[in-house]
Amino acid sequence: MADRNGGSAKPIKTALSREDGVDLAIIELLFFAYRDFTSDPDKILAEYDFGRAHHRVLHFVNRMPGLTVAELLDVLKITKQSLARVLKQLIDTGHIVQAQGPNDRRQRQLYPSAKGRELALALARPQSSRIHEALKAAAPADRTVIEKFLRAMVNPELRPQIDNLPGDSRGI
Amino acid sequence: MADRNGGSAKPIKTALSREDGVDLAIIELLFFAYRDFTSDPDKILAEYDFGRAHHRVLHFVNRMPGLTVAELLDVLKITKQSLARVLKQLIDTGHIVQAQGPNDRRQRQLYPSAKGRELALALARPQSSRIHEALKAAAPADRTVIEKFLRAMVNPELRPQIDNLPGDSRGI
DNA sequence: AAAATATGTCAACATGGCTGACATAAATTT
DNA sequence: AAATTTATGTCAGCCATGTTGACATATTTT
Repeated sequence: MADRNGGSAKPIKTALSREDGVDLAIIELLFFAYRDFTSDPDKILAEYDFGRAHHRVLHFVNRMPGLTVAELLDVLKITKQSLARVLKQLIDTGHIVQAQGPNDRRQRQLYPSAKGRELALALARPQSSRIHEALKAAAPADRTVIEKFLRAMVNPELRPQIDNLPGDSRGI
Repeated sequence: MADRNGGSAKPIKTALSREDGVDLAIIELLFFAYRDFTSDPDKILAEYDFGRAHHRVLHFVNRMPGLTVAELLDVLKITKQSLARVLKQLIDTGHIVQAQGPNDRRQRQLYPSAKGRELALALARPQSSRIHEALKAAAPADRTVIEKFLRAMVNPELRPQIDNLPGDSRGI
């Protein structure tokens, strides 16, 4: 009678499906899509003994050259101790260079070197190709739909941060 | 003259932008969207001392009740040693139950218990709500566009696996 | 002069991947 | 019937990347 946890509870044989009022289709598509999306740069990174954490740092330093350590932490939402490990390696290998803040000399501004810019591009290219392939079947207007959806999936308070990244039409 | 790595290379001050022929907009949107998308269940999982790995296992056992260990490994693309750790905990806590394979008695078929089904639903609900919110501004036809795009982002050889999941219109 | 801020660093810990090696039971092949 | 292959489990150790807490230094602000 006692429903002990160790005891074997009754197995449910019916599959969880959309009747349960949950958007399983898009939940799973996001999982599989993101997994494969990140697998492209992972292969390149392995050659450099870098990981996904290095990729993120390198990417945003390339996108916002001169950003401070505090600003980078705010974008990545990780602790400074986590950042320190990978940032040090990127600096030691000459992919990122530091400069003292012009107004506040406590700050460290981060810039990519030519080498760092090249690697960031090499990492972005296969991801971009995958996106380009995925959009081939889509109408031109569909891109807007997809961008709007993905932006709406982000926590509202973080959307301005995305909009302020340079170079594409979102921020304009 | 020597361009030693330790030496400070010249900083690049211009931002990487779409002129570089790379789809930075969608690359970044996927990063931010996925990060926030996974943060919803993470909060619930922490109460159970579970992590994202438990979530994935629990999800697919609920979606494909009776699947074998080998089939689960093929969906998740992890090693059996990685799976073993989290699967054992889910069995010990009574979220998943095992049954001997009916034809091949070496196999272990995995089923959710009522408890496991409830937790899977509780984890899916906030993700589903986020998706629902994000689709509010979209036209009904836009859902198809988004699903097609995400499906096309998945490696081609894995798409049949997604299509064969039960309960939604993709597989039909 | 004192307090707050930006950054760096040391130490310890958790999660969730990985590889390699080996054990068992059951099915398949010879 | 014996040998081999297969499905699963398990032990041990390694690595990457996140965490918390504590403390040091330089610089700016009050």
